[in-house]
Amino acid sequence: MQNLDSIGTQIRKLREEAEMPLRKLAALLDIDQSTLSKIERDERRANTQIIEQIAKIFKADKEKLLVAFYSDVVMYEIQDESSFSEILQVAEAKIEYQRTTKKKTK
Amino acid sequence: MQNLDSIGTQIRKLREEAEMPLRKLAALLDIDQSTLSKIERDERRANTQIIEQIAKIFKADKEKLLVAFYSDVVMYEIQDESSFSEILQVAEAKIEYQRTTKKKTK
DNA sequence: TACATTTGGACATATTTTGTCAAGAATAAA
DNA sequence: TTTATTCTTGACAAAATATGTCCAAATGTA
Repeated sequence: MQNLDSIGTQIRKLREEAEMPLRKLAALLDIDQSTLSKIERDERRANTQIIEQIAKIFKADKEKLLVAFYSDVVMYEIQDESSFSEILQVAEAKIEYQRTTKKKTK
Repeated sequence: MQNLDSIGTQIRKLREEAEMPLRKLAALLDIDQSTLSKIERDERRANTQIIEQIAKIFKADKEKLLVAFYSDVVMYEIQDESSFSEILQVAEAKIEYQRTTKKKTK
């Protein structure tokens, strides 16, 4: 089953399992410890660069972390919409369509 | 079947079906005509306020337009991710979970 | 040509995000 | 308790994005 923990919670769990202080992980990531604290509590957005580094540091599955990250992003965008389920369906269809027609990124 | 046209394309179609010049619709929406031109070509984001007004002006289904709008937003966020399908699944599960536990918006 | 409509680009302003700091709160150790 | 360590909070400026506006260029139509 998929992990429904937020990206922040997942980062915190990885860090605590490794018994690494927040301050030290922040230093490895080259960000302020207050920023990392906020990321772990989902008060600030992480970004893909940070996630990639974290995957390396803790030898975690990068793809799974990215799924957690982006699903959070999507969730925040549409959580208050009653038609959220249809929105996701249509988004998926649009992306699939895009791929079959091989649109280039301008 | 769902309408996979972008929100911009849908707005343009509604306007053209009503044979209303862009300039006039822009005036009704109280935005610059160049802004509307960009929205119709998906060069600028629409917003929910504009969409609600358009639904009223053309007596269109507001919910369907919102689905088009938000699915575009979601698509742009994750279109380059190989795991897009899983991301959407997880996002849906997160939103559903949130609703069963009735989290309040702070 | 003349006229109406749409598009493109430049620019200023506004809003949002990000980075940084320092002090306060919480936790653990002595 | 006192001290040390860790984490959180809030304030602030700087950077990055988004938005609003103007107007000339392009396109289309009579």
